[in-house]
Amino acid sequence: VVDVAETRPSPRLSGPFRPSFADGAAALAPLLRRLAAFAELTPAETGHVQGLLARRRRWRPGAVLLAEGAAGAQFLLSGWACSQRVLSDGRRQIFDLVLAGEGFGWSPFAEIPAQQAVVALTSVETIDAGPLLAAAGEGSQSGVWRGLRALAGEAEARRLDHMIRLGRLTASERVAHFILEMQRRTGAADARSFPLPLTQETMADVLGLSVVHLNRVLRQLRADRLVELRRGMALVSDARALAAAAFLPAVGDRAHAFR
Amino acid sequence: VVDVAETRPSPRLSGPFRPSFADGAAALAPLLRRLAAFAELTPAETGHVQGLLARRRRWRPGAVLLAEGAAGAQFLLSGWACSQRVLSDGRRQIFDLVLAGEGFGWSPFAEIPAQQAVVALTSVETIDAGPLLAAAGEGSQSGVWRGLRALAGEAEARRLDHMIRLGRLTASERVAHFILEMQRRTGAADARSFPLPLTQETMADVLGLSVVHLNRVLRQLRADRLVELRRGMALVSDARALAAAAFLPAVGDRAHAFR
DNA sequence: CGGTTATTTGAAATACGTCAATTCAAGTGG
DNA sequence: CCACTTGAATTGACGTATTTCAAATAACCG
Repeated sequence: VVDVAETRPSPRLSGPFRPSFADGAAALAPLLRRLAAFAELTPAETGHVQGLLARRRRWRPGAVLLAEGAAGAQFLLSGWACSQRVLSDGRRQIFDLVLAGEGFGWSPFAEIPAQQAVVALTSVETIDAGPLLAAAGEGSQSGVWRGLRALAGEAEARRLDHMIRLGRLTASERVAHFILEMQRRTGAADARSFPLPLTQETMADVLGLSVVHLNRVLRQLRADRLVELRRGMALVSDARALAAAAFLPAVGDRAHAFR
Repeated sequence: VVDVAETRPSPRLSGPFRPSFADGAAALAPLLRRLAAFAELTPAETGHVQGLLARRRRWRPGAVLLAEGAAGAQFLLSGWACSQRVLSDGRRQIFDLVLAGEGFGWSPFAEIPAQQAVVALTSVETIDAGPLLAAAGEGSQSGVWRGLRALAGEAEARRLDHMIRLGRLTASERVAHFILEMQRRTGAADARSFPLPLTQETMADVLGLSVVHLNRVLRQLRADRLVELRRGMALVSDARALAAAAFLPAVGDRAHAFR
């Protein structure tokens, strides 16, 4: 398998999104923020993370950060990536997106490497997470470990939502639901606009739709003044209506759960 | 929320499947087999598992074994269950099936309880896995722990397959793919027939299809002499053709993964 | 500016869902 | 053993959501 990342011209990604490639410690900010969201990190732990900077790598859009079946824990310092699988006839399903500060290639179940490739959607920077995991592995109550488990738990929860979307939501519900999920994930829960540097083809492969149909759904949402995607940014005009369109209220354990 | 399990008449499940409610140690056989598949268990560990028998419970079809958002690790000793979520308008998506010997309500990410309910599809027996997890928790290299991690890893892999099915496979591909997965899981990889005590409504909710359409797909598969579902049993007539219909060859990391 | 990749639109085909009824299989109580 | 009941499976007719194919336009890049 040839690494297309190095030879291909970088796909155009509409919008103002340009990874900043911040220098030094600043590049770690997203990662540290996420790790510390669940448990305070000790100075020693923070130091450990900073030690990873030596292993920083840059990749162009389309680069395969992790081949399917391969192991190798990494963190995404900047940019956007996705985990996916491609069928032999070209159909592609994207399982999840990877945002700056999140990890991949790591699973609490080391026994079985995940059958999913991780691919860069924009220019990205990664660092090897191996040393950190090794160091944190001893005390499984360490702050780093708790942060990682929490991140993995969030990913797990997202996967369930994703299955609902793919299996039981209509196209427009899927789109609305996905945009709201991205709004939350980018930390723009209250902002009217946030970065979403994905091509429609990528979004279609997330949502299990054809590009053409996705485009029509987006047009409709725009016409209804719910949300607008332009040049890599999402503009949420009517968050309440968008949530309604997403059929958000997933109700648990109802009495007629089984019938 | 009322526990419908105790009041409802048990739904009829076509087919010869009747959980046997084996007595004593025999009931643990499926569980022990799965745990030991990845790492030999010490006599002490086996003893621990046998100690769980005291906490055995029986449930009728439809019983909610685990409410959405609740925690509480359990093993399924016999019968079939599923993890699912139900939307407020009644749409249901089944995330995974739970077979005898498998666990649920447990996750390596204790931080976040999974937003999925677990519901009995047949009469089932469960045992509380809490004591075992507590005991095994100390040495994370213990055989029990490795077995559990492997089971969780398998579930993880199934979820990815499931997302592919829901997002990118056609209805008949989904059905064929699902039946083959069940053939493997029931340990009947080579057998022409194996138990599959699911109503078409359940299967439809697994595969994200309507019951009516699922029924038509099954008719077609039967007409093509690929597979037949009758009275809770699946009869695979042509495994090779069925695999072809399932579009099984999921190819990893292809060069055009991104374009 | 030319070349390339994304987005957008239209028209036609198809896959899938809904509604409504019928048949079938398996208890259950007399 | 037999109506009777109930849930599941099956079928037909029809509507709609979504895909496919093909082409045009628009955005971006060097």
